[in-house]
Amino acid sequence: MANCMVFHTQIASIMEVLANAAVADICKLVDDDYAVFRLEITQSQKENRALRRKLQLLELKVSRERVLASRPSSVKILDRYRGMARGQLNGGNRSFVKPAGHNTWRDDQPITVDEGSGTSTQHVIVIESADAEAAGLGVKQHRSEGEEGPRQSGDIQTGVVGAPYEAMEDPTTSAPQSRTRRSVTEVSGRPDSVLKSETDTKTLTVTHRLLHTGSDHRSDPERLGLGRLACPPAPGSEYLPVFHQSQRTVNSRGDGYGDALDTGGDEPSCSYTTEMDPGNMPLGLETQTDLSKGDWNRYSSSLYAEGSLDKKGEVIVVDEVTVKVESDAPLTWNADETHLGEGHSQGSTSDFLDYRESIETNVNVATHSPLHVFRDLDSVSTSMAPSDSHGRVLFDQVLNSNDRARAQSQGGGATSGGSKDKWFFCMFCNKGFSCPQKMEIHQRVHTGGKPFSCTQCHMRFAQARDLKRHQRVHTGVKPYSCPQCEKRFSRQDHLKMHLKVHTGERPFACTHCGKRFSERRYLRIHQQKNHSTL
DNA sequence: CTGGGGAGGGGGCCC
DNA sequence: CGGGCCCCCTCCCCA
Repeated sequence: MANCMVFHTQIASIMEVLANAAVADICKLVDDDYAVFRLEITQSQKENRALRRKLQLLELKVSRERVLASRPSSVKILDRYRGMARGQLNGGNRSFVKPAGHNTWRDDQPITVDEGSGTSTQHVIVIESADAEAAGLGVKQHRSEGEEGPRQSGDIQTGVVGAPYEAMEDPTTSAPQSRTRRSVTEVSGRPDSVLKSETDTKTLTVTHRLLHTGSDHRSDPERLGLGRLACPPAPGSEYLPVFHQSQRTVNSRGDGYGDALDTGGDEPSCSYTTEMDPGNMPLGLETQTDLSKGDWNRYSSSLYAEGSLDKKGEVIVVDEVTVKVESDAPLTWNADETHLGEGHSQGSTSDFLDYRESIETNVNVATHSPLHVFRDLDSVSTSMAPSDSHGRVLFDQVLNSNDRARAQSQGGGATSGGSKDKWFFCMFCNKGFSCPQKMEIHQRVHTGGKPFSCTQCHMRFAQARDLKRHQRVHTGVKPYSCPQCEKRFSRQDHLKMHLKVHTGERPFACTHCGKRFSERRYLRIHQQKNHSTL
């Protein structure tokens, strides 16, 4: 009996030792993996910080250069512009309001976007509920321009088909967010939030909008890890902080295998307990939202104020801007082309475009806004969505192109030539333009902004002319006819190409085999296929 | 059937 | 706003 007891005791002790060993092994494995993970995170953070610093330095340099070039009228213009922007918001026909709760915004920041960027959903609700009421006049006024009848709920119920956002919406959006987000939809009444016919889908739409504005990722936690695929983050915001913050919810024991809960998000150490507290997850995400907001503000500040006069110089343009903006009705095309939004929710689309145009007209202000940038990206991604990492690409463009463009600029190649002393520079590539509208249009190349939408399909275009040209696809208008044959073409350049069929002109010769082609594209294809090694 | 070339058509973008 | 160019995709023809 005694032997039996001793045997059992020994077995128990052995079991304990084995268990401890197993636990230790597991801990070691987890720790190793975690160390790798942390290392990667740290590296990414360092890279991000470095990129941010680089961006700020570049912007600082650029702004200084510009301020030196255009300092005399700068402050005045800024003030004038600011006043104008306020007028648009408060008394004008804009339905876009500055978030009241966005207390990080400053008066000297001309951005007046309520896209919810950098705010949590709750913030958006409060903001839009309050400010939309205050700006209700503007909403009604604008609606009366092109539409009749109540728009918000009406448009929601009409369920406009084919809105570019529909295809992108995530049907898995959680229900608990519905109520609040619905309120956002109904209050804000923007087109990108009023595209669906059902209540639940309304929330999805708003969720989509929020996702694309980089403000709220909670509805789709999967995006947190792969957010770049569908939701370009704010410039300067990362998903890494999400991970860190989420780690707070993990029962950690620290490097010393202690039992203390790791509350310092920067030091998520050995996590023996791999289970994540779902209830805490939103905390991490919420925090991420805040971080995102912080990054947004940081980025924004780097472009605008940050308490630096030189930074303000970045916003400052020249008198031409103000004159242009004030004299040219920025909504002309929109007012005239309200029908462009017929395929969508008209009133809201109109508002949306209206707003877009209004701020885009205010060059060097809204066009410099990361909010603006990513809202434009939003619209693009919903319609054609060509780039899953567009945000990153864009951000990289910001970082890289400035060097390149500055080199051009310093070499005299940054502008299109000419001797004008007032130029408007693209914030992405530093290319100079003689008038703000041109720069504005050009910047859509970088931002992906496509404010012109087709009523027949859902193509969107950066330029009104492109839309006009595209609409011939639907109308079948072919005004250009070949004098040699009966072929007709919708475009002159196509006719020109076609004429080579008759003339036999083959100006493009392969340098390798001498074969000649009528168009460069054939030569290129030929060379790729037959001389690809060259 | 396959691959190369020709042609049409559309979007992007600059001038 | 139009002209123009580039690029791409697609279809067709033919060797």
